Amino acid sequence: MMSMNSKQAFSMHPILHEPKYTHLHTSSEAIRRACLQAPQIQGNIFAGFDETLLRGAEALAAVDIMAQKTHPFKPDATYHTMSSVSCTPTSSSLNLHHPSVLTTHHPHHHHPHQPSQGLEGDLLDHLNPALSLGGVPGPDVGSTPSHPHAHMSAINHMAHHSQSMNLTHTHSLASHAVMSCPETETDPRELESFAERFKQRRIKLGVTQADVGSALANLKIPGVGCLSQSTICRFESLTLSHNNMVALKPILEAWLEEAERAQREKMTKPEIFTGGDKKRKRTSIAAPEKRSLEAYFAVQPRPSSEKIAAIAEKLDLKKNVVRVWFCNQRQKQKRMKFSATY
DNA sequence: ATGCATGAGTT
DNA sequence: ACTCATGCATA
Repeated sequence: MMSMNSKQAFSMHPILHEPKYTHLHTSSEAIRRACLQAPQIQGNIFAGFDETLLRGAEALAAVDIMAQKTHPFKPDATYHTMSSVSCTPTSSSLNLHHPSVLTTHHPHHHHPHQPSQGLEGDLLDHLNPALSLGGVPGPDVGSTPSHPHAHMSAINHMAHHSQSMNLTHTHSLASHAVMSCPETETDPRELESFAERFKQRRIKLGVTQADVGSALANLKIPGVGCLSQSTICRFESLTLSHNNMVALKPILEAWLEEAERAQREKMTKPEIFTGGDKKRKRTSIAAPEKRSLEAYFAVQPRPSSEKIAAIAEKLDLKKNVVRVWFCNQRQKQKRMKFSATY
């Protein structure tokens, strides 16, 4: 009995069936993306200095090891609440932070572009910020058994209604700008407070993140199946993309209300009360290699296939591992927890 | 809680 | 070959 419950992988979105939400996600994100995808010119120049760069980055990465002794941190952790930077569509934004998790770091954003200029000279400037991303492990919260879930990938792809404005094009927002969509549902502050309330109420119900995830299937919301503990956790800690948060909120909200309703029912009638393959191996990139990767990333977040191959060879990692690492790294930058999006 | 991975949908 | 939403495995 391995697959008791097959996954129905419908890829339709219950909430909204927007054929596509092109690439106008969050305005600022679009910008960042634009910056990242920047000119290919760099690629060429870059190619010329390949050796130099790789060495430089590695050397710097090495240097960083020493620097690290001064202030230890995990290379990867969450970027904490920072932000509250520039503009929000309607108003300025403020950020709360989670008292429970993570330590406070400063908001240093790394800006991924312009790698090609004064290579060796500027290298340090780029590397430092990137390498100082840090975080703190967290205590162990999770618990409870695991259930057999299947994965269904669907639910969202929605959120065509992000704030549709641009940081750079601030002029146009003067008059209209907002219009339709329930902006309250996409307001980062609203999302943040909801996430916090959600967690508290969930705990009050005595339910774990994993429980919530699997319970979602019982909601019978068309197209919505269960979610993993990971996803619930990320929702609560805001480590999902803005769009993802927006898509999940109504679902979790629905679950919450249902769960609380069910509990109230129990209280009123206490009588009913009585009662309730093959493993994937996770490759682990060693610290030194990771430092090098971070150094490379600081210089060029989107290395070409060739570059990736070169890096992979130097670090003695599989090319695919390196490629995925870069993808994940980019994705992290975009998560909510405010990589300057708000 | 988070690192590395997969898969669908895009570009 | 990339982005995004998610998940398994694990620290």
